Amino acid sequence: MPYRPTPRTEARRAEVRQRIVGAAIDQLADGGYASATVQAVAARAGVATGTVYRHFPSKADLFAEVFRRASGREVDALAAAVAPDGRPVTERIAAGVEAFARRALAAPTRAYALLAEPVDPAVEAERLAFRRAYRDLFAAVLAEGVATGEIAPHDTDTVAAALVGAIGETLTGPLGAPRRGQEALVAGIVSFCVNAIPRVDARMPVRAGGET
Amino acid sequence: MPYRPTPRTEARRAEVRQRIVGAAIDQLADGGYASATVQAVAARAGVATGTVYRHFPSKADLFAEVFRRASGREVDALAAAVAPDGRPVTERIAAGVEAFARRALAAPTRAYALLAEPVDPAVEAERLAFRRAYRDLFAAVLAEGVATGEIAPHDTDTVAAALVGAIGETLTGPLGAPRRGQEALVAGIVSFCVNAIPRVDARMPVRAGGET
DNA sequence: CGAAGGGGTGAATCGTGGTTCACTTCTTCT
DNA sequence: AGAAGAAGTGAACCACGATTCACCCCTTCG
Repeated sequence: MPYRPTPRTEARRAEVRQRIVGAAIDQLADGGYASATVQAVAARAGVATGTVYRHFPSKADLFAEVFRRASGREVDALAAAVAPDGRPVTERIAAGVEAFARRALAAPTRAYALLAEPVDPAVEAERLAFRRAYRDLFAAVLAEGVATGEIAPHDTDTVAAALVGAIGETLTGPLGAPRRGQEALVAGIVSFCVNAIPRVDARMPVRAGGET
Repeated sequence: MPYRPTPRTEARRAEVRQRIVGAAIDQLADGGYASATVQAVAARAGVATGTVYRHFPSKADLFAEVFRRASGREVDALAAAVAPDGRPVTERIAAGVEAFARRALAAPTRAYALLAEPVDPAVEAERLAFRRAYRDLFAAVLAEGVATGEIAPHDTDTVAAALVGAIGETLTGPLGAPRRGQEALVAGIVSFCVNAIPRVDARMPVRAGGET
């Protein structure tokens, strides 16, 4: 039994894997998914194309992990922004929305890739998961607010999804091109979202359905 | 000068062109953009693949027109739903949102293709135009409401975009798969949107920016 | 009728980029 | 040292689907 991977070798291997994922993330941030060929990623990581396939069964698998990683960061950031710490839920959601928007505007290409750029169908699933995670975070805060009576009862999942969509849409327009009036845009998005949260006094014209 | 196209021949030609576009739209509705190869469209239209290229310089051009056409119908439907006819603007917007949602749920695959499916970058521009058209319709109604004092002043473009995003997001989740509680979903979306419209009495925490 | 084109055809071509694999290089362990 | 096997290499391969083009048929009009 002449050769068996040692911790040292395994670490080296893991390091290469990381480098590939990192290169892919950078490539995404730089030129979007369209530019992220296996060749480009490999070159960027300083390895041969074949090496990529030593670490990932396919391009789709690589990018599934890339999306998972990149969006994980975003989700964490949002989670931190809305974390319960005594603030009223409305304020926490406002902070979350603002964090979401600012991060996206700070890295437009990546945000576009994460939110809206055409990708491989297999990768699309990861994007879905990402949006769902966002929605769930908002939904949890909303549910909390309903429970404490801070806001009116409503279908928290739908509202949370709508918030995510609203933010995404208002962002993906500006993302590709201008960068004008960012502050105003952020303020607009935040006030829209805050305003959209059902107030306890609001008389919503509900006609069917309701709680989740 | 032995041969020159006559109206009769031109009509025949135009008819073939229509058939191709129609076939492409149907293909989109059936299997989404992913299934819409030039071969498939040609076969469906009952012409040879080469014929497609007699009428369109490229696949992208064909589908640009297809998207324009298909989304044109949607936009028209929305325009009709929000048309000024004495109803309060809030009600008109509610009708528009409902029409949007119902149409999408009635033809899920087409709606997904129009709203969110990964497509050729060249076609993506058409989708953008589509969303913008939607946004503009909502924005116009909102502006009208602001003018008449029915609703509070706000950044109508951002709010309109947010509405479109909210509807799209809440819809594209359910689109691919289930069809459960459609009525509840529609009701949820509508009430979210109605609720999100700035009321005259609302004290929005605006911090910057404002009117368009 | 027959020449002059235009429209239609569909098999072959081509470009792109993901994936493979025979080979080289590096580690480990006796 | 040298055998056994893992990791890395990158040029070649391949699948897929858009696009082309040499050829056929049909319409128009002298």
